[in-house]
Amino acid sequence: MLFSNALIPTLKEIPADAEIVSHQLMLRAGMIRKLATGIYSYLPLAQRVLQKVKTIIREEMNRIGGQEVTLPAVQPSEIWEESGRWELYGKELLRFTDRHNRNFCLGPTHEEVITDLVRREVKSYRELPLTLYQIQTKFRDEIRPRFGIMRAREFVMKDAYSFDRDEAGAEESYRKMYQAYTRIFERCGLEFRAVEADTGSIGGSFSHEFMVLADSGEDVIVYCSSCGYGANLEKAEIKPPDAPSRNETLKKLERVSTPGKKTIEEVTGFLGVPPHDLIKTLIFETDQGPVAGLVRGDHEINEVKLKNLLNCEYLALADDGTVEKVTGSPRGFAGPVGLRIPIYADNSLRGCLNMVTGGNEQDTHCKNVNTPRDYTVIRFADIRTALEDDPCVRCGNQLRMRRGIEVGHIFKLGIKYSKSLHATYLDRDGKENFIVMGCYGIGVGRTVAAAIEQHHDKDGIVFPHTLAPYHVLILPIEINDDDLRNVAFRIYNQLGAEGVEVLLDDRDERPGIKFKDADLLGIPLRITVGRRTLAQGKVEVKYRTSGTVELVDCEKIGTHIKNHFSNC
RNA sequence: CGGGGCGUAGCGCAGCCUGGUUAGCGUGCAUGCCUUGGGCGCAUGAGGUCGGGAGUUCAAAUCUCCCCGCCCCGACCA
Repeated sequence: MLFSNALIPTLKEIPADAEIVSHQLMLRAGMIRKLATGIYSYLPLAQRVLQKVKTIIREEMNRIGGQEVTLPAVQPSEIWEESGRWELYGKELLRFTDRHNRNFCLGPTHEEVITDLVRREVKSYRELPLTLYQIQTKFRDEIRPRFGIMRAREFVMKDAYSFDRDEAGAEESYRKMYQAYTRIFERCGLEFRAVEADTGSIGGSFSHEFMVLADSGEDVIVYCSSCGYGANLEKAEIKPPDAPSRNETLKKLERVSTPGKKTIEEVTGFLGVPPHDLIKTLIFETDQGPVAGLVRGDHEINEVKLKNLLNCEYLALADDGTVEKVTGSPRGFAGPVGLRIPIYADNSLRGCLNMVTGGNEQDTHCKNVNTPRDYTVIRFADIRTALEDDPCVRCGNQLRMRRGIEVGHIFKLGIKYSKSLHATYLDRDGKENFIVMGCYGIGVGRTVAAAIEQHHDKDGIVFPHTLAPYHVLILPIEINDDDLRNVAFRIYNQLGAEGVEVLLDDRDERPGIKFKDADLLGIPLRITVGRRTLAQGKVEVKYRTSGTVELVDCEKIGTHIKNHFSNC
């Protein structure tokens, strides 16, 4: 490709509304342009990079027996009503009607469609297992899209679905997919971790997220400093502390006046006690009625853990009215003593003595609160959010935290959708069984953005060679100099004939501009053709990753490049 | 949905508070000269519904109201 013919509109300045570096660089490198909030055009350079990722994905999906399909982006409401998600999904599902006033949506995901397809076409155990995948544009009407294509409303996703006869088969499919994902992200040159995750609204029994490590990541991942345990923050389990020795005496319960002191900070400051001697009492509304969650003052409650513990469908912090009704006091003074709703307490509170709690009365707290003397806990469990240095649930060593970008997520779904949509097969004995499913997603655009987050420097993008839009950029210093021009084109044609993807910067621009753009675009190899080196019959090869420069004989450049790539 | 901010040339911004020449600067773009190993220099030029509408006023980019779009924070969420 000749640069003069290519649409690569680079920008010198950083667009004002780009927050994170991958967004800035993709705009500056002329890869993407915004059409509306969360909706982007992919220009030729981005298209080529996306294509590289898609090719890697296809190869790895095919390797584990996946078959590619394309499912409709526009989906009728009927199948969503069948699965129950037409009601459940909320505003993120973009709905509209056709000319006949029938309801449709833009597909945010394709469980319904694929399950509908399979239930119609697959009838026998002989046809299972089956894995289907597609690479397709999805639409989720996110409340707050941001960071360019990192969290867009319209985005390209690879989604795969596995169909098995039984749990064991589904677990095998899951395992194969896990390995395929590992290979995919390794091939993309990414530093990542697979962590355990909550299954959320997709449902199912277990799940892993593939997280690219990056400080700009929106998610926090927790991993063990010594064993292989890793999970996302909402899932990360904490080893229960050993039973504490009760050598302290139980003091007498005491009510104290704490006018206007609601927060942990205010109360600790006022009473002169450390936060870990306080109990935070949080009132939640659930579909099982109101419940209280207790954590230590220096801990945060984890709603996902509490929700899973209660096994409820709905759980949210109670509003002021409910808090008042349940505790008899305004928000900020709730405590377990005298509460008439179920109380769940975090493991860290087991055996804690003489604690400070809210008094269930305005401007009042209790001191020297002890269980079971003063209140009853239904159950102690792990319901708080993990902190750095907490003990690992598996081995007890310290947990560490890092930020990550979720680029892939795999779920073992079980029969959630096959049940609601009635996808069954007949086994050997002619008996009807539900097909056991799994679903597996990769954000293709997000993978590219994550790669840039991880691979850039002050001058621009530093593409891993597997994702680079071109392998080589040829940069003649002066395009109007016939000697330079001829050598540049000779190398260009030679490499092109050998299957190397080459971009030749034939623009009549000053060298500085071309060098800056070359760095910005992040193409792994740059061949500079200048008068100075050409006088010795040489051209300069610069490696974008290391910045290393070497002079290579004009005649040997083809072999040189080929050798370089065979080592990659 | 709540809070905050922004909207002036392709991009980055000033002007607005305190209304009053032909709306300005940098960059980019076009043309010419010059220069040619890291966003060079000089000159000339094109490019604007000042987000939209209504109002106040002799007069509105500037003041008021409404609407739209965008960004940030929060809540929400695959």
